[in-house]
Amino acid sequence: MPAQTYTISELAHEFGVTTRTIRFYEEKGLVCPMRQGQKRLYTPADRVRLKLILRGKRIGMTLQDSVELIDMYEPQRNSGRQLQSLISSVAERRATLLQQKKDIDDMLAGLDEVQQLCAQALSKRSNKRAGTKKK
Amino acid sequence: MPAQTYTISELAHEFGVTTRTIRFYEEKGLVCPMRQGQKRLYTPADRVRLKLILRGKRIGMTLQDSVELIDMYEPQRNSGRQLQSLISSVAERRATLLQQKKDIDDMLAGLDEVQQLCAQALSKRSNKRAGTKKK
DNA sequence: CTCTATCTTTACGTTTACGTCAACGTGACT
DNA sequence: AGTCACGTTGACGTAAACGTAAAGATAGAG
Repeated sequence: MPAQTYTISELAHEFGVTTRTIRFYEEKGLVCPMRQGQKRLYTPADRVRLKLILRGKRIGMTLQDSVELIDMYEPQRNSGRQLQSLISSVAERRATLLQQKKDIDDMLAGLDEVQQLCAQALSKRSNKRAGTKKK
Repeated sequence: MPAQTYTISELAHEFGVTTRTIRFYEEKGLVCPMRQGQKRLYTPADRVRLKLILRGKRIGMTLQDSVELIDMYEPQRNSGRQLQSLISSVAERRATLLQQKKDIDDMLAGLDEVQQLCAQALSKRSNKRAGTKKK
């Protein structure tokens, strides 16, 4: 038995999701916690899986996508897998991640511009209030 | 009338979505193309809006989120808006974008590791085939 | 004028990712 | 024994983002 375990509500609270969400992930086979009686007990490994799934969600991956990505890290499960297909999967994922990263950078640049405009509008306003003359 | 216009299927093809998707966006008020008779005609501005919406989708934003983000760039529409609320919206968006960027970087790092392992596995294999002795 | 391609509206269906009860079990207090 | 707090299993509901099929308008080619 693992030294540390978590209850479902502990994890739910830590990750800011509902217990329903975590049970739903179990229905979908994304995690399979131990049982103590009928209660679920999560190991640190389960916790990490959850964390990775939620990380995937944050950038818009489906739960299925997250699982596939996580499974790439598991050496033992990879034994049954074609090395070549794994390699190409990695390449694909990397490509979409890079695209996403570019999208994000573009958006951040856009936000910078908006912020500039806001700052200008604010300074003009305060100039008005203070009766300062603009250049 | 704008110099250049696009039909719905032109845009659908360019962006790799169906015409249904574009009409759905119109139902939701995300775009409102002109009409020539009853057929839709899209201006370059409409095209940009679509492009930005799809960019948002790629990083997991909802359509509503995309619209709100796009509206930040529109100076005229901002006239009716509270400057302070716009500023805080910008700050929020930036925060989640940075989080997403970090998530992506973490995943990319993970993929790098996987790729390393793959490369090792491959080289060992080719050593076997060639009868090369390993160090 | 017919045919074909491309558009239109209307409407119901589908997938994903949960929310929201309801009804019940279980251990710990008091 | 009663009553919380927390857990459990169904089962139905829902919002978002389209898919898909039906039925008709319209314009150009032959």
